[in-house]
Amino acid sequence: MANIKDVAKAAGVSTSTVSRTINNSPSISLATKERIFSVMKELNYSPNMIAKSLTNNKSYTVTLIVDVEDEKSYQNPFFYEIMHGIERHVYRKEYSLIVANLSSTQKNQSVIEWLIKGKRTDGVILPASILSSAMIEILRKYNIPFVAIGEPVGLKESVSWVDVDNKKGTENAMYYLFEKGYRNIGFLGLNKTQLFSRKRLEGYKSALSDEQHEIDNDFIRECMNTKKEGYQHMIDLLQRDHRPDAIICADSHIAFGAIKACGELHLRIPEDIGIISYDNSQLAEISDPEITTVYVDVFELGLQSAKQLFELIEDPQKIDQGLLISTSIKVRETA
Amino acid sequence: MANIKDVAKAAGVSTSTVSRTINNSPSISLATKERIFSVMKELNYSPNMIAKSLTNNKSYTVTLIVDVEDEKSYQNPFFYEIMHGIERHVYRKEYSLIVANLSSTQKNQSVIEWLIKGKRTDGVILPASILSSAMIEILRKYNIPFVAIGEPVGLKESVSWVDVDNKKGTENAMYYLFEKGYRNIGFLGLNKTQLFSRKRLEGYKSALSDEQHEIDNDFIRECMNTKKEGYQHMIDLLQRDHRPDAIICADSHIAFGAIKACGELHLRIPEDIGIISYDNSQLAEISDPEITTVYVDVFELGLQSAKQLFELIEDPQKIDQGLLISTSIKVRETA
DNA sequence: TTGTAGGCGTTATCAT
DNA sequence: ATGATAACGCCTACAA
Repeated sequence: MANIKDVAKAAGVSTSTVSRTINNSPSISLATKERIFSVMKELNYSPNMIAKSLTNNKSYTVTLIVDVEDEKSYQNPFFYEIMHGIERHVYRKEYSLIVANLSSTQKNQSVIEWLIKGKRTDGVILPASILSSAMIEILRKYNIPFVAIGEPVGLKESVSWVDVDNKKGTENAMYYLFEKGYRNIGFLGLNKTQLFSRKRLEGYKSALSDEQHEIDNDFIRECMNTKKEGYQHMIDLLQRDHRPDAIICADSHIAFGAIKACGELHLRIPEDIGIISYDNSQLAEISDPEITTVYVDVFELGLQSAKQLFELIEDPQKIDQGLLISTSIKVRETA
Repeated sequence: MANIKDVAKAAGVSTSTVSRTINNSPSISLATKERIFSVMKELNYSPNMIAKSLTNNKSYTVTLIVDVEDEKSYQNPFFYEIMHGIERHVYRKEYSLIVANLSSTQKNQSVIEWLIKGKRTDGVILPASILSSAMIEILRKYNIPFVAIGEPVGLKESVSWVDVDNKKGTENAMYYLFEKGYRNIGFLGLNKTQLFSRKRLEGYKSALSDEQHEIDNDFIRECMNTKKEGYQHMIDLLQRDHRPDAIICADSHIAFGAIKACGELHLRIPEDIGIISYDNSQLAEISDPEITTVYVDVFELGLQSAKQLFELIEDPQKIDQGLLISTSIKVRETA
């Protein structure tokens, strides 16, 4: 394959001139520039990124770390779309995207360290769940910019992150339900160990107090993201004297269980009971009735994380920031 | 960061000696070898892969091409796991994995060509659906080994590929149903334009003739992978005089529709009607009853594709081959 | 506006 | 068993 020397020779100029036209330096006459471009086309020349990397000390590569062991994590069903969003921005920047699993260890070090030390990556996007202080220390030590997907919690350091606005999302769901006439709304699926879940609960509570409703703690149920637990709690809730007329489910699996419970108790959806869950379109659309959800634009989430990363790469002085992606209500059949 | 020269200096040897110990050449005395290793540890040295790439003319990188526009493709729900399998093998080889979307074009060329010409990749894994002759021509022209996910169809060239053994999978599902006492089995979800679908039908037919059953063409239904169409065809099938007592669904969405139809006609599953679909565990497990499926080990699919790719990378003379991954029956509640 | 030359970090060849 | 040196393809002072 042709290299810069071949082009230079064929165009009758020096390699510097070719290099300059490639990187469109202003000080090249139009004539030579055009000649060089035509020669490049003729020889089917493309700059060798590896050589470029070596001189510029950049890899032109960005890494997305995934944590496959954590398959139950809330982000997982969205993962593919997040990656898609990241991918879009990364290739626009003419970088390429490396994907690596956290646990793909090489000789006792984390992949991240391996990639960094081998100069294979200029920046990292990684789930907040794995962003320990130790991890941050490594990243900082080698001066590698990074962005977390999800708001990190319990960290002394300030870092860049992107997350879904879970609080607002739930508030909006609540307002939507109020608007539709529902008055006694419950919250199913609290998981205190997860920030996003607590945020959703916050939104639930703040919407209630905004609307001057009292908070009935029995309407707030902690449960796992499973159909089974959703079903059990729903049955229990519906058999109370004072039963809810609408439910916000933290997850679509829970919503499936809730719908089943309603069916068994002969309650019509959405007439007797309204249900809104968080988005997993595949599940929401196959459900019968189809589930109305808080829609999360995960593609955008990925895209924004990549944008933030490049801002950091291009300006290392740039200060870290957090960004919340807003949600919308995707109306289907359950509310 | 320390480089090979620093190590050499600190160890009192030449860079060649250091290079040799890194690549464990046999002709290095144990003493120096040990000294060098300890110095490397001390200086926190790691070889710069970019420099290594430049000299060796290898990128130590492999690319997975995804076709995001083709979201409805049968492979898509599996994509994450395929990637996981690929990732595992790639990092074992101490390569890194680039992911790129087919349509991430750079200046009128495909990403693939862009990556190749920039010397960013040593091999490519890509869905058979995008493996056109033009694509192959490019890959061959630059001598880049590649492996298709899915058996390519209508290609003159012989290529390496890995696919699921759809025919055998369906045969096994049929034998399982026979064993359970089902006798009149239908096939829902044929899509003549897709090889995998035709293969599944082949398996259906071959199992029938093996067991000396006649093929009733009305038991074979062409339909889209949607709940709605699955429902309609199932209703229609069940209202015939001679109705099936079991159904193989080409997809879980179809199975959802079929289950709904059974419910409406008050047929019990699995007593009156048995159902087996192809695996999408998320859907299969959330269904009520849970769907018995043909389980496809997509992780293995990815792993094998990566293995094949590396065989090609390591031995360019290696001849192309096709590989079929076998399936198993995941018994749940519908059969 | 263009050319010359040295350097980026490694490996391979040829010596010793 | 080890060392010196050129080469990989590009970029960037510095010079002209």
